[in-house]
Amino acid sequence: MDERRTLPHDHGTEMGRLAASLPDEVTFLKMSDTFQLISDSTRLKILWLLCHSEDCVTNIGAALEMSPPAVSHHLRILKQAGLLTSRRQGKEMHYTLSKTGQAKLVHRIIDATFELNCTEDCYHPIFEKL
Amino acid sequence: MDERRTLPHDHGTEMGRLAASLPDEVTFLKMSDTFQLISDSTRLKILWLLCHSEDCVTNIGAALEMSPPAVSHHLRILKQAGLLTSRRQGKEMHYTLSKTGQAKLVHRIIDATFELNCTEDCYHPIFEKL
DNA sequence: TAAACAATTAAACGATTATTTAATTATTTA
DNA sequence: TAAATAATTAAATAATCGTTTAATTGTTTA
Repeated sequence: MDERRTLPHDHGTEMGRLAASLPDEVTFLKMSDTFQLISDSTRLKILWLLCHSEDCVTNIGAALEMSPPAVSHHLRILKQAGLLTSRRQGKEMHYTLSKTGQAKLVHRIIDATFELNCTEDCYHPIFEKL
Repeated sequence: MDERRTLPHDHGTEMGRLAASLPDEVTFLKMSDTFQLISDSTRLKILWLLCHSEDCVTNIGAALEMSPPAVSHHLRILKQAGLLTSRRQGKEMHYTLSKTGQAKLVHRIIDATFELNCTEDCYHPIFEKL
């Protein structure tokens, strides 16, 4: 049996075949949720820092010139998503990147994205590095 | 002269050096804006389809079981961002992926992300493919 | 135990966003 | 030219989101 649902128009494209083999809803939601985590510039900065270091909320806030509640808010989002882990060190809470596959994916994307400093046309050279 | 601004706490991490070499605001905004485009599951589906085909709004809507205005809304966002191009074909408007570096970056990320069907642990194998 | 420091939580606010319904514009064809 | 098809736009709604201020919790130290 042919899974293909015929589309309203036939333009001789691959669209019909593609539509029939579209990944399921849950997969798209998982992936878009992951991308949503790095769609905020503050979170991207936090991840850029924590991909290569571990530190406390105060230092992260100082590095980004942001208030403790604002930093804490994003750390919470990233931790709840499984991208960060935290450990208490005295009065401080130290955060760093998780070691999960999802975290590694994000790490890799960030590394590839920022390897060049993205001044002029910030996208093409980045793409080459991916 | 040392660009490093001393952080409130010293935990012997790389954080101080990282903070001093943080890419500028505009770079982070450009990149987070790009990720924002693929942070919505509907747009991710549209891009998944248009990375490998070109077709009209009606067919895209049929493939995703979405209303024409909803599809049009997202096509407009993606086109305005430079990720899609369109050409009129009679009554229809055909969309496909742009050939810019930014579009290629997104294409590459999507390809790498969806190469495996992401059932069990959908992240690790994807990462390997990047 | 009291004070100081670190971090989180709660409430409030403004801003953005995705979808729906209805109306409108553009193009083709009968 | 009138009707039909395709796509966009507009207005409205509901939902989400990021930041701020203020209050609270947790930990250490004087």
